[in-house]
Amino acid sequence: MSPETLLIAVVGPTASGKSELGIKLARRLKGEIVNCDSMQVIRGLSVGTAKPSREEMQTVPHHLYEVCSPGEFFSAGAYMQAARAVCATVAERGNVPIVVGGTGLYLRALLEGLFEGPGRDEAIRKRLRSLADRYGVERLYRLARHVDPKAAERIQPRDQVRIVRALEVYFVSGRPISAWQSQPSPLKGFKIIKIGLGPPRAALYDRINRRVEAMFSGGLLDEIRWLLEQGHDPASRAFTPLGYKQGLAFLRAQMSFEEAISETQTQTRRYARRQLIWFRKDPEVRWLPYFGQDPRAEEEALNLIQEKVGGDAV
RNA sequence: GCCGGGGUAGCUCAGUCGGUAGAGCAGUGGACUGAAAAUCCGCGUGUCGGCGGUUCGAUUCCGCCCCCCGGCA
Repeated sequence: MSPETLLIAVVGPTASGKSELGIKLARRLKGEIVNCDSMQVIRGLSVGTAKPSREEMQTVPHHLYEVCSPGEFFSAGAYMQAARAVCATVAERGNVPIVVGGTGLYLRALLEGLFEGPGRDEAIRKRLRSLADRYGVERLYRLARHVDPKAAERIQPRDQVRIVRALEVYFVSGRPISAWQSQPSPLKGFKIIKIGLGPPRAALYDRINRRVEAMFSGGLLDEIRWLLEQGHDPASRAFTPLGYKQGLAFLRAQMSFEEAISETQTQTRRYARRQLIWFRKDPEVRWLPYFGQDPRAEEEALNLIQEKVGGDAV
């Protein structure tokens, strides 16, 4: 492979048309799509996670969709490994990896790397969780503050996810998480361009609302029934993507169809907002104020790419 | 038409024994290093339905009017 292969990342909030733009770019640039969405990695959950359709996946190669089963734990670390491997093989083929997805942490893990400390440890998490259940999150936070005051300072006292992680690192490695952090290993060998899709907020929300409705009448409920048949617990990770819990509540007559839809719409809008907040902070993202379906998105993205590579690749 | 109940933040409502008002939701800003579609934190001025009256002062009391929801016709 050439010293610096191009790598394109298409980011943005949910429903902004990242997948569509990714495919268009892939066709123009001999690209292959690399998923960067923490929910689209899950096998069988397609409607509810807005996975690209089978037809779309056939037009250009798609990687890292359907790689873990519902209920199984995936992680930023697992993603980093898998995605780096895929990007390398795509580049070896002489093609351009086009990383598409809205999971900011995964993109960071892929491009910037994670600190080299220990990964997830189920046994320790289980113990920490039971501690939290018995004595409350506050108790865990006090423990974290005791073993690692520096890290605790940057964690909200009720933020159980981060408290558990900090304690996990400490108990597994014997070193506080604050001693590990800021030692990432960035991805090397790629010339990276990040393209962000940022259509007007009102239009985006409108589209989210319509997409959720379409999911509820377009197969989401079947996927939920399938999950139940497979024996997945409603409290498990399989029901994490937005809409699955709400759809289940409807199937169990705990919520009306309209309520289930409107709650999912609300949650999805908030999710989109959080994604925007995350990506906005990244100064490398070049923003386009369109949906990915808009022809101008493709056109201007190609311009940005050309600018980046110096005009010889497009 | 009559009798009740109600009109206060985008929505649902609380409240002010007269000193221009506050919750939840929505929205919005932010944090984020192996759960990330997760998890957590911050942000509340609006002719208090309209017009008059009483009062130093009215969203609050009084009168009239308008609108909504029940019930009776």
